Amino acid sequence: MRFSQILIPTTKETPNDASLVSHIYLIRAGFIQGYSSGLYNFLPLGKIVLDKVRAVVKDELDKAGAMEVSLGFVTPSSFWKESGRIEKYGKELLRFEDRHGAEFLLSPTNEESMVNLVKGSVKSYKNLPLNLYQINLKFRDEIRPRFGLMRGREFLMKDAYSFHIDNEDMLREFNLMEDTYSRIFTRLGLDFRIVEADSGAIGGSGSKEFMILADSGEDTIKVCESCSYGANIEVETGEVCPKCNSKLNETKGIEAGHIFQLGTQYSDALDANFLDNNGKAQPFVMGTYGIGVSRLLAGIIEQNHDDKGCIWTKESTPFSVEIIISNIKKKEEVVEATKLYDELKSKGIDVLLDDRRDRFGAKIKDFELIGIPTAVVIGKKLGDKLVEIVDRRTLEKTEIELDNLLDEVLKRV
RNA sequence: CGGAGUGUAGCGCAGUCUGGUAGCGCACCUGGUUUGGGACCAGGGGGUCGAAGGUUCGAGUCCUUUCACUCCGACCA
Repeated sequence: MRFSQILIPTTKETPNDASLVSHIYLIRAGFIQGYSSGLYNFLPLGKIVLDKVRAVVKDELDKAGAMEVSLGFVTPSSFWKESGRIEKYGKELLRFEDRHGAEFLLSPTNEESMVNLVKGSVKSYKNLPLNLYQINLKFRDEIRPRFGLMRGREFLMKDAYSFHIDNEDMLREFNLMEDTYSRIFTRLGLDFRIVEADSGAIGGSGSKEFMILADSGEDTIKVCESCSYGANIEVETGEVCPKCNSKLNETKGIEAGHIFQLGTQYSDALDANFLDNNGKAQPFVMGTYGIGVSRLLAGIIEQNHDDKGCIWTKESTPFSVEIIISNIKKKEEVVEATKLYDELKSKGIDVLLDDRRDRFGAKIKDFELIGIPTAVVIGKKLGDKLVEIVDRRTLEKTEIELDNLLDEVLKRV
């Protein structure tokens, strides 16, 4: 895409209400725009990144055999009365009435809705196991929204629910989801730990959290210095690893994923049964698995930034390459940049062409702020058939002969 | 919800104590000169100061009420 045609309102000023680096940079680089407490608009760049992250999540879940559905955002309160959670969730639920006085709420999570969906369509053990997920908006009327996308009131979440004939099969799926989540977080370039956790308001027996390691994290976790064991501080009170007896160190993490072994609490409460191979009614044994997709964006930036701006990882970046035309009035620069732009696009590479009338300084600053991994600068040495490639993470500049340019760029994306 | 603070142009701020009818930087528009690290010169547009009420000849400034937002704490993907 051409920079001149996208809305990317970058700014030099730090917004006064942002303190967290991810919050500051996502706003300054024109990814998001806040408009009320805990509510954000995604601008074009933000929407592209959101879609990229979402695509990785979807790809891995689909590969694991889960199926995407889409449940309504607006849920009848009766679902929540039946499960008994309407009391437990309390004021975090945003409730309202329709014109007839019927009560509804905006879903903060969808166990009830999903159980109702399955209850109405699955009657036999022959249809099990089943893992259904969706990636859509959730609303939680947080006591205190803060930190930009980290703790918004409206946020994008992937929530999956699995249904099984027994506990053993649910455990198999739980482990599969743990592996799947690990692949997702790894693909997104995140440094994370899986920790034993408390199940909180969702309920259930065993649960594990996926923690993005970051000093700004709101959770304190204990991680083993020699094996992969980790636990939330609420769960682990010891000083040594229960797995290998090594020392446990405290560190901060951002909870970006949480998987639960639910058992039958929702199927019991909502009277959701299937017929087993003896023709006998049994409650579904369930698991539930969440990923904070919009929170992941914040987490990626918390882990990948410097004092100049964002540094997107390969699978999260809005564009793989940015081409900077140093001086838009130099026709040869425009011609050469456009040629490369077309070639890369024809190879299916996401490329951003900075064709604005600004000077070089403004363009390179925006490149650093936005954080696309690689830039090609078509500039003053073009007469000598030389252009420059800039690596965003190291800020290293490499001069490249024009003839080798395409190969060199392809090597980097 | 408890504590602290802030609302003045799109953004960042000054002006409020010591009332006299709104200012700076960035951004934006026009013209010109520039073009490798957020250019320069000239000209220009935009706000009645969160809202409501009150005091006063006169309120951004004083008083009352109210709303919103932010930060710290308990809660969460």
